[in-house]
Amino acid sequence: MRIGELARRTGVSERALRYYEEQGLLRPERRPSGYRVYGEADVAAVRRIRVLLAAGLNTAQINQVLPCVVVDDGLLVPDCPELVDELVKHRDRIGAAIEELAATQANLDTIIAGRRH
DNA sequence: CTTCTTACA
DNA sequence: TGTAAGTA
Repeated sequence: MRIGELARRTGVSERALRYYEEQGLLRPERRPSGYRVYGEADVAAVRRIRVLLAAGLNTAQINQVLPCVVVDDGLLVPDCPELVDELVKHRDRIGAAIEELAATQANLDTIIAGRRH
């Protein structure tokens, strides 16, 4: 199938699909016309990419994770031990970011509480 | 009509 | 990311 059909079937824009390829997430074949040709497997791949993107991973991280993940009953399951390691690190980074934002919010609260009525 | 690349908001 | 432009 060509990019238009993949876009319709996944709900992902053609723009994003080309971007995923640029990031090495997808490797569609090329027809002599230059048109990209995707396989049935790419439909599933795009869905996996979306799930990982929603989990906050960037394309570089997804590149490492994608080959080590499998779909089971619509649930994404880690398949390699080193992957779980990466995910835990990512989770910790998110935790750190949350703490920093909380601190920033506390500072804002202090300023707001001090306003004149 | 569909896709492609490049470039800009 | 969306979109416009000029093609194939």
